[in-house]
Amino acid sequence: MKEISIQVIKRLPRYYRFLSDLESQGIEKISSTKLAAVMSSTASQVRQDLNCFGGFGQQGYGYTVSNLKSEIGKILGLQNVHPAVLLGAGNLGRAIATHMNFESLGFKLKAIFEKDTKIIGTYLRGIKVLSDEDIEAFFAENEADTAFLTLPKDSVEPLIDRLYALGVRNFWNFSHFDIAKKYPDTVVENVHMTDSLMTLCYRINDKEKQPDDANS
Amino acid sequence: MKEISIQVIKRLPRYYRFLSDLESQGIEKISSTKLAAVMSSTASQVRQDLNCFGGFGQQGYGYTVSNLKSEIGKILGLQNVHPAVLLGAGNLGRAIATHMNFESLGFKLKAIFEKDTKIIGTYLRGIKVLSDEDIEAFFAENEADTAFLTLPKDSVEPLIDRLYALGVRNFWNFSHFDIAKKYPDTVVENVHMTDSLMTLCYRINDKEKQPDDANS
DNA sequence: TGTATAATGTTATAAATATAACAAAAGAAA
DNA sequence: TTTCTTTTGTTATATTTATAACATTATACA
Repeated sequence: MKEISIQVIKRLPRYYRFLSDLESQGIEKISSTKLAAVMSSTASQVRQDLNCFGGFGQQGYGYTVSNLKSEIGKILGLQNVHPAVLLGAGNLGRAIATHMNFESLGFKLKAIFEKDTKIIGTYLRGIKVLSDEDIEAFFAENEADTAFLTLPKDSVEPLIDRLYALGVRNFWNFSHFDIAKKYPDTVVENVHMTDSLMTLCYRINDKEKQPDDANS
Repeated sequence: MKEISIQVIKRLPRYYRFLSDLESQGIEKISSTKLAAVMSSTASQVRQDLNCFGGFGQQGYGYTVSNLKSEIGKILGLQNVHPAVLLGAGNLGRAIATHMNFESLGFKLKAIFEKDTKIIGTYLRGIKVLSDEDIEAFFAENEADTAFLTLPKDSVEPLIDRLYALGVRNFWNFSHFDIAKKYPDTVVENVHMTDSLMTLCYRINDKEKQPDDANS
């Protein structure tokens, strides 16, 4: 069994989203060519990506939207219910807690921890925000394999140490602390907004430098 | 002048962050080998990346941290002041508005627009939240080339149309609407949190499937 | 029932990216 | 001053990734 490249994996959520759109539009079948068009990709790449996991289409017909969506969902493991805790109930933490539909993304939010006493005790999505100090008490009676970290870099390392000691190995990390370097046996997905904004800045300048590349 | 690949560009913010850390630790010089270690990269890649833009090091010595940081800052264009508007002052918009240090990232937040009348009129970082309806009035007296979109997908398309009509060409987009497909002459940097979380889900499952790859 | 068409699955090629190798240059020490 | 060490800048190679080509298979229609 050949290793699936990270580039393919990162495209799977986009396939899944587009297929969800198509499904809600009532479209029943789709060809690799049309799927490539919505993905801004090529038919070849679509077929190669999908065939990493199996032959989901039918020659001469194409792919059944609902079936392909469901298969990609299975590949991503969205039917899972990874119990997770959220560290940080500031604006970002609250945005994550209220907006993300964890149940359809393979996770279940079990607890929220926060340092700020003004926020502790409030409710988010029916979950009471607990104090940072209660983490160990929570894990004594509950399980969680995943943590979502929406905290500034400086305060995050001791918390990661504690979570790691409690068995948490999966991290959705919005901080700049390099978890994977300290704990190589973890799975870490980073969301670095400042990096993203710097990249935007570069690309704006780059475009302005080459104002007219229609004829390149 | 050869085209710089997007992979190189996406590494620049990380170099910049690590160099900032080194600088604040009082470290004055760094070799490509050591920089590669903190980047979890290779010395070859570090040198090739940097040499896309010029020879910033000295043979036999290495790179001067402050100089290299400053050069990468210039490459990224962080000294710019792109005037920007924020669309959406929900939890995510507030998180962005309060946490991001736009001034050191090449942007200047000029205005915030929101639909929810309960939020309109409140202040974020000293900026009064205005109504969506006031966008055109604002642009009549102010300029902005960039928009940060922290809104759900369904409400975003008409707003993008209006912003595009007003001359906005750069988008930091947290929604799932595909701006670049509709307006190919824009620069769009997407932050797709649900995609990121799905990727995490896949990688957790993948790791659990292959529990022991220490001997691979 | 047979043939034409459409579109996949798969193999082969091209392009892009990362790694390795090495020569050149600067600084340190003898 | 000369040599040795360090480490860059750059060229060459290997690997990975994306694209293109093609043979196969299912469906639709005559």
